[in-house]
Parts: sequence; C-alpha cells; structure tokens
Amino acid sequence: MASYFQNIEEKNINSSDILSELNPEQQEAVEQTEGALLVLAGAGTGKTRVLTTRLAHLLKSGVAKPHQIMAATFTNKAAMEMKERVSELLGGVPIDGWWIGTFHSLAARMLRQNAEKVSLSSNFTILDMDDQMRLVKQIAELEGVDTKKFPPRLLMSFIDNWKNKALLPENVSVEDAGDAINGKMIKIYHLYQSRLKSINACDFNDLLLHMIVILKNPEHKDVLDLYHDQFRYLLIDEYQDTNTAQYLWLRLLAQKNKNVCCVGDDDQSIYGWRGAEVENILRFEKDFPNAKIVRLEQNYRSTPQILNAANAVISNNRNRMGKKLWSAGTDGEKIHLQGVWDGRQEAVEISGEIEALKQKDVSLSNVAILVRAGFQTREFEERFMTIGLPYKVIGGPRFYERREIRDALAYFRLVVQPSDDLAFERIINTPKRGVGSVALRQLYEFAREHGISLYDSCLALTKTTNLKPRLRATLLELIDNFERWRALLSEEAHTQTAKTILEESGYINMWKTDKSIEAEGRLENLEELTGAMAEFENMQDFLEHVSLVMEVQKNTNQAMVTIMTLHGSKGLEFDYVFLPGWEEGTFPSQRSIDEGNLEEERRLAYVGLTRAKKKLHIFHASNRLIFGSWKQLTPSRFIGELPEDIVEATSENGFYRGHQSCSSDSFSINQGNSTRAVISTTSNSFTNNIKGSNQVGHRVSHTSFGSGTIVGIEGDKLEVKFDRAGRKKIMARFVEFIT
DNA sequence: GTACTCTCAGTTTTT
DNA sequence: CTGAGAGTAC
Repeated sequence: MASYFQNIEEKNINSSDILSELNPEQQEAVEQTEGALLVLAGAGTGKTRVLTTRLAHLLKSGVAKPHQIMAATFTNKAAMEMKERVSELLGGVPIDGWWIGTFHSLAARMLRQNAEKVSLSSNFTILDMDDQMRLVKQIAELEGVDTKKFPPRLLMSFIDNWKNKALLPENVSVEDAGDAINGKMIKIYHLYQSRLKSINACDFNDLLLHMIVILKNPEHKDVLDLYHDQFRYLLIDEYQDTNTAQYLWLRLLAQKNKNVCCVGDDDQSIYGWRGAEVENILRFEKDFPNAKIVRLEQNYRSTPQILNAANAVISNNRNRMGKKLWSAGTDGEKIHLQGVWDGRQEAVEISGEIEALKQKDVSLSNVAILVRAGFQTREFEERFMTIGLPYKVIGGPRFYERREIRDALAYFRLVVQPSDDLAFERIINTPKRGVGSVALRQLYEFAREHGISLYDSCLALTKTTNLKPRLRATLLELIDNFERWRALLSEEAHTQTAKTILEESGYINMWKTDKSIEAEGRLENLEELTGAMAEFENMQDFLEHVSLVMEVQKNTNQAMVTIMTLHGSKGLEFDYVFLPGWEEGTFPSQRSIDEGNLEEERRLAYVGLTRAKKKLHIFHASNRLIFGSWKQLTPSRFIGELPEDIVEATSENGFYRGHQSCSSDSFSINQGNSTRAVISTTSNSFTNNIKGSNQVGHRVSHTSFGSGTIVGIEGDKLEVKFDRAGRKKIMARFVEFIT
C-alpha cells in the first residue's frame, strides 16, 4: 500500500491545482477533511465532482492513504468515473485495489474476507434475480403455496423489502408480515435464507446484510476494530438513495472516526420503491452532531429556461428540503412541447428533430431520449432502425441475462462451485442429454434426504445401481467432465478452460446445429463472453464481476443517440434531451397515480428535465397501443406545471394546441360479429398498422382489429370487413365505419 | 422425454 | 401483442 502513497508524492501536482477549478462553496466542501460533512446539492452543481476532488485532496494533502478511504456509489458507471477522475487528478496514478466501488461490490469484498463468520465459504456465489426467483418458487411450492396466486415476484418482493430494511427472518415481526401469503411468508423467508447457505450463496442484499450481522456481533468486535482502523474516511455519493441496510452498514463503519462525507439531493430521490429512505439525509445531523452542511445551488449545466422549468415542476412537491437552482447564464432556447397523434408519430417527429440536429453537425452522442419505462424504447428502436440512425439502448436486454450467457455461466459456476444447485439444474439437461424432470426429481429427493447438493447426489447415486443404466452412464460422463474441467482450471488459462467447457459439454454444438435465426448471434455472444473473461485473473474473479456488473462494456467509436430510462439517466447530462410519453398513465405511471406516489414521480420528472444542457423537447401522444389495444391519453399533469412563458408548443395535424387536453377523437365500435371499416391509405400513422396488399378479396391484418378481407377500394380508401367485432377504440379521423 | 399448441397474464423504475 | 407455463400428442 505504501507504494501508492509514494506514487502520489512523486507526481508533481499541487493541492491548489486540484482545487483551482472549483467555486468557493465547492472548495469549502473539499477542504474540510475532518468530521462529518453533508453536501446538499441540486442537479448540475458538480456534487460528484466535489466528492471526487475531495478524495484526491485527502490523498494529495497526505491526510490519508488510498486504502484508508472508502468511496461508495450506486452504479458501476459512477464508480468507474470516479476512479478515472481521481487517477487523473493525481497525475495518472494506478487506482487498482482502492476501495472505490458500488455498495454491493464493496460489501462483497468485505464479506469474502469474513464469509466463514456467517457460515459461508469465501468463494460463495452471488445469485442474480433469475436464480432468486427460481429458488423462492421452489420453496413456495414445497410449502404448498399456490405460485399462480402468489407469483415468485411477489414473494421475492416481500423478502427484498425486509432485507432493504435490514430485517432478518427472526426479526420480522408478525405485524410486519401481516397475513402475507396466508401467514407463510416469514417461514418462506427463513427457508430461503437457509437454502442460500446450504448452496453457499448470497443474494444482492445479503452482501450488506451479512456484513451488518458480523459488524454488529460483539463476538467479532475484532472485525469492526480492524475496519475502523483501516477506513479513516468514508465518501458516499447519492446519499438520498441509501436504504436502511446501506445506512446501517455505513454508520457501523463510520462510528469511530466519524469522517464521513455524503453528497445528495433530496429532490433526486427516485428509488423509494427499492427501499431508499430520504430520511437518511434528514437524519444526518442527528447521527453526527457536529456535522457541517454545505449547500450547492449554482447550476453549471443547463440554460436558465431549463432550470426554470425544473424548479417550477419540483416546487409542486410539498415534502422537500427546499432549494432553488440558479445559473449565471442568460442565453437559451425555449422548451419545445409537442403533442402527437400516437407513439409511432412521436418516434417519427423525434427522429426528424434528431436528423435536423445532425445536419447542424451536432454529435449524436450529445443527444438522449429518456423514457419512463423500458417498453417505450421499442417504438424508437424500430424507427431508428428503419431510417438508419445510430442509437444505443442502455439497460435494455442485458448481456448477462441472455439465455446462452446464463447457460455458459452456469457451467462455469458449477465447475468453480459444485454445490451450486441452481446452476446444476440449469445445465443438467442443456444441451439435451436425456436427463429430464423425472431424473431430476430422483436426484432432488436423494439430495434432500441426505442434506447434500445435487452434484454430490449425482456423485453418490452413480456409485449405486439405483439409476437406470443409461442415465447412470450419462451422469458418470458428466461428472467425469466436470472433475476434469475443475482440474484444468488450476493448470491452464481460465479462458482456455472456458472454451473447452463449452466445446466438450456440447453446448457450442447445440447452437451450431440450431437452425433458428438467433443461433448465430448466440454463438457470437459466447465468443464475446470468453473474450470479456480475459480481463480477469481467474474464473472466480470473473464470476464475481458478472454478478455485480450486469453490463458489458462495448467500446465503439461511432456517435450514437442514447435511449434509456429516466432512472438510468441520473448523474448524466446531454446537450439535447427528448422526453417522450408525458401523458397521464405513462408518466406519471398508472401505478404511481393509483398508489398516490406522485411526489417521487415528480422528482423523476425533475431528474429528466435537469439532464439537458441546451435544449429540451417534451412530447405527449393522444393515443397509445397498450397491450395490443388502443388507449386514449391526456397530457401529463407535469406539462401543466411548466411555466407557459418558457414553453413553445407546436402540434402536427392540428389536433392539439396549447396546454389543454386533447379532444376526444375516437369512438368505440362494436357491431355484432364483424366490423366494416373504411381506411384511408394516405394516412401513414394509421395504415402502417395494416399489413397486406391492397386488392379486393385479399386478406389484411390490423394491429387493433385483427384480420379481415378487403371488400372495396376507392381512391385512397380501403373498405375492409374485419372478421370479428372491433372492441378497441380507434381514431375516427382516419377511419369511418359503415353502418 | 420431447415438440407442439393453447391460454393467460402482464408494463414501472435496478444494484 | 408477446412470453411463459401448462397441457396434449407423439
């Protein structure tokens, strides 16, 4: 560790150089190195920068050595950026091994050092959501719970909520559990936890939870003492997003030295549903009586118009600490507000705007589309694909969640960790080798009876004659393979072994012989997987990375439009930001309206608005296809909260003007057992929903009506007789119904 | 044990 | 509309 310190000394950088770029308030926050400090800062005020600079300053001024500082962030991206920036500030020192990372990765690292204290071994597996669901489902079924009525998702959400609050099964009060799942939920939680231990695994929340248990246990006071001695300084980003478990963990670590620096913004608290407690920010002064609070309100990111809009919207929230962002800038364009007919037109208009920006030599990497929910990205993807506009969807279907990747990982996991029953189950019959549900049940029963893992059951049963000869031979071969692969792992490069495993298990071949279109892509993904592995020293490290970092870094130099959720956009900024789908039910989402959780939703709007540096475009559609049926929508209440004088509203097709909700341009149809409709073929936003040729007698299908037959053509109008009664609402503007 | 067809429920947001 | 899971026929 001393070598890091020397490196920093050798670099010829002054403390004052580090600080020179900051304003007085920011400097104050950076320079106070002793005691507790809360930086309350609005969007775009450089709060993360303060945190990063403070870290560099602690090192540069010689107050601390790298391993004495722990910096926690919520996303891997934020952690990586912090590392890069710190390294840069210190003149390019290597930052490997420093305690900068996400809450989960830091806790995981600690837990590996202490796993045996919660009866795990240090090579425990970290389960992903899919594994968690399958596990809880199995348990529920064994307990006779109807998993149709109580889906695993729901069961898991009970457990997650308790874990977010740092409640162990024995601490969940009966009142807390209520009569959840007929009073069985606590028992399921108990069983879930013991099952995790028996397969030597943790879920995400356990990483923190186990550490809290250890640090709180007087028997392990030595562990707490050790960390107290080591971590002299704690730095926490996005403090408003901490849940109770994270809060307790931090407090345990901080209680001796009390050198804590948190930065946060109560207006950007958007993770309440994940257990985040904004109260943690409010409680800060109580937890650390001499805490100093620095407020940052000068925004360096956005134009006055954008700030104005953000301030206006967020001021409708009652429950906030209150702060008002200001900017020294004066120039800026009005906010562009546009109503469109439907989701398709929304995509068309936005792609048009982006093309226009491109004409003006704006780099596409400065443009983002921020949506409320993942499904909204689809319409844009289709449009961008059609017109060939480069784009990337962040947080879409994730690399490590793809089927082939999860299968491959299950093989690797089982090699490293034979007790991983979930991995075993996943690959035992993939590729198909005649070990179906019957065989699996037999293994299961044996495993339960003897309290051992499925792999060990395999091992034991193949030594007996209890299995059918064919099955026995198959399993023997498989075990033999696994033992060999495990041995290989310590002999040769892990990337080589990985390839061998996929090859010899027949997995690669399974996709090579698959005739479906995706097969080729899957093989490419597998290549990419083994490629990504090379960056890690061994298989164990790689698997850890995979479970904590779901995203794979794709380095591409092409500038692309970013499409992502509002949640994913926190902490980022773009020159041009498009905010589609500002309708009641879309944003704010129906769920948050139903649950009366509009303040968090409004904070989300605030986050979205404040991502923009130069210009904001807000869109809302009158009609949207939801679950395959058309729904009419009214503009979001948040639109009404924008100050009129900074908004420039435009509309296409003349069906929407200004801030009022759009008129009812639709009606429902239901005429016996079939529907006849005349459809205008010149209206592209409607006829794009029709598939088929335009000749009398030909069949067509419509996204809303289903299929029908063309009975007449006149000019640009088609008369179609649909097979069944239309039960959907349709736009009267483009369709007339024949009575 | 596998492959195909049918029904039904589901859309927030994520480490 | 789509995907998962169940049910059915080989």
